[in-house]
Amino acid sequence: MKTYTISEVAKELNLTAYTLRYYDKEGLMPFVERTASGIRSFKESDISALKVIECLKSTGMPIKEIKNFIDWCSDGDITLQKRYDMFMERKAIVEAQMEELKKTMELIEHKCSYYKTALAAGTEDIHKEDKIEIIT
Amino acid sequence: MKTYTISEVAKELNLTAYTLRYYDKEGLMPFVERTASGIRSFKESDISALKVIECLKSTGMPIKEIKNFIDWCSDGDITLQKRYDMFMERKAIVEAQMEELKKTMELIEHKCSYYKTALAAGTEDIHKEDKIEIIT
DNA sequence: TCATAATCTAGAGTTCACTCGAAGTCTATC
DNA sequence: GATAGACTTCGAGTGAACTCTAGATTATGA
Repeated sequence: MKTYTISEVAKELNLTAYTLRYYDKEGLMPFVERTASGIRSFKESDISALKVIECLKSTGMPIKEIKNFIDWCSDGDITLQKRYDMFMERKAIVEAQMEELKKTMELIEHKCSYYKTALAAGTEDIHKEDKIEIIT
Repeated sequence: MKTYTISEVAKELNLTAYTLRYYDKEGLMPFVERTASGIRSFKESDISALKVIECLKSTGMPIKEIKNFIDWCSDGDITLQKRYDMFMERKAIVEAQMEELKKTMELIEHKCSYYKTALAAGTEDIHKEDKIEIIT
């Protein structure tokens, strides 16, 4: 079975080896095995697990909470409900983030057209009369 | 014209007064006026500007870059192009974030259904044979 | 009027997530 | 067997964005 070194994994996941060692130190990678001489040896399944960790991180979950999840995984079937609940909660969070991002996008697009008009007019003053103009 | 105190604005924007003072210290609020005794007095337009700042912040823009934008605003029409370019760039960034979030959502939804199945079976082992099962 | 609450500044402290340096060990190649 | 380069740990350092404290001043309500 093919295994990977820390820098190979780092490259694959667009992280640094420093970051992976930091994750390990924080307890996010208890599953990664070592060679007889102590060097980390990553399996494909470890890389998949790290992708899940990256996914959780991208939802804004702090590392300590991700560690809880990893611990639950080690605890086996007894924690299945907790893990399910956690992902359902994350789902709701991501849905909220999508809503937020949509609002952000609306404001940004508004600003884009605001500045486009201003640029065409050569001055921002074109928007100063927004409230009294009848035809814009 | 109605004005607001720092804590009223903080409440409205879901920030703390500390945070607003920090933004001020970092140069994000040069437009906010003071009373004769030095107390900040926020206008409606200041709150709108702060909402734009919050919007930029939510796209991941660091405070120092937001400050650049605020400085450009003070510099007037000469910086219109810069400001337009900046918002267009932000738009591309938000589009990328939306894509990312969609991928995140997919993985999370996959995990939700994974754990739902596992819960129904009472064990995660139900997924161990994923690759050899013909009918799932 | 006077107590309480809110404001101010300056600067120190906190948290998070890395990021790096030092010093040593392992491994692949010549 | 030597050397270069990647790996190890431990612990310190960094940067961003707050967050709070202290001490002074100002505003508000009974």
